Amino acid sequence: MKILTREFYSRHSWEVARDILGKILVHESPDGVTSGKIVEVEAYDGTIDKASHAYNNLRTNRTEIQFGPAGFTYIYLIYGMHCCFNVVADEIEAPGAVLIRALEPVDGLELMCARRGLKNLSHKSMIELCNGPGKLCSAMGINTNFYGSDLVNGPLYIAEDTWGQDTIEVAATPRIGIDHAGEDKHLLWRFIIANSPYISRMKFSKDYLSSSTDK
DNA sequence: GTGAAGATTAACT
DNA sequence: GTTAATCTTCACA
Repeated sequence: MKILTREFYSRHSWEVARDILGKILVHESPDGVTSGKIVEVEAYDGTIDKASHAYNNLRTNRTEIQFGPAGFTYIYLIYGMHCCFNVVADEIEAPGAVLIRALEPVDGLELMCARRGLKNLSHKSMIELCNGPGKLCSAMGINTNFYGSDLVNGPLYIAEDTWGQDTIEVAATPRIGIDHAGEDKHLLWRFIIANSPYISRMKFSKDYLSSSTDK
């Protein structure tokens, strides 16, 4: 396992989003280690993207971290009850972020279940453990206290599995839950591993299938 | 200071 | 398919 470098994150958010598919998100917490393969992400670019919290370079207390160096976490509370976990992308002064929307659980399944308040680990519950941005934060033990933590040096990090190099089929689709973003809601900035059962929304047009890429 | 909306989820009908 | 839960953030006064 090789931890992703600052350079990996210091690119346009949609490049980081596309390339982060198939990587492993790891949290080494006092309660134990949990990890999962990233199977669904979305890119946000504050300079041009109406769906971004930092649209029009809007610099507030909340978005401040996006204007710093890449590879740090951007985390916020949504609907008063769920956390969303993002990775800061792009260069300093260029606000970009990648929302991690779903994981395929890899390690620490029992701990994930406990954090999610699930009793038994059926096949169904395994799929539903991390198939949504709020769910994966809960399962991984991520909360707003992790805002601004460094993914290059920390108990929370993303690594590349240097072992088996599977080929993954990537699809680029419109993003979820951003109808307020005007014409930018049509941008194909949601990237998924097309044949994964662990993504949050299974339905997507075959038109969105792009070429297979190496992990 | 006030108010409206939200990158969601689970539990309903 | 519809709706409640729940509270931070941001725009505006």
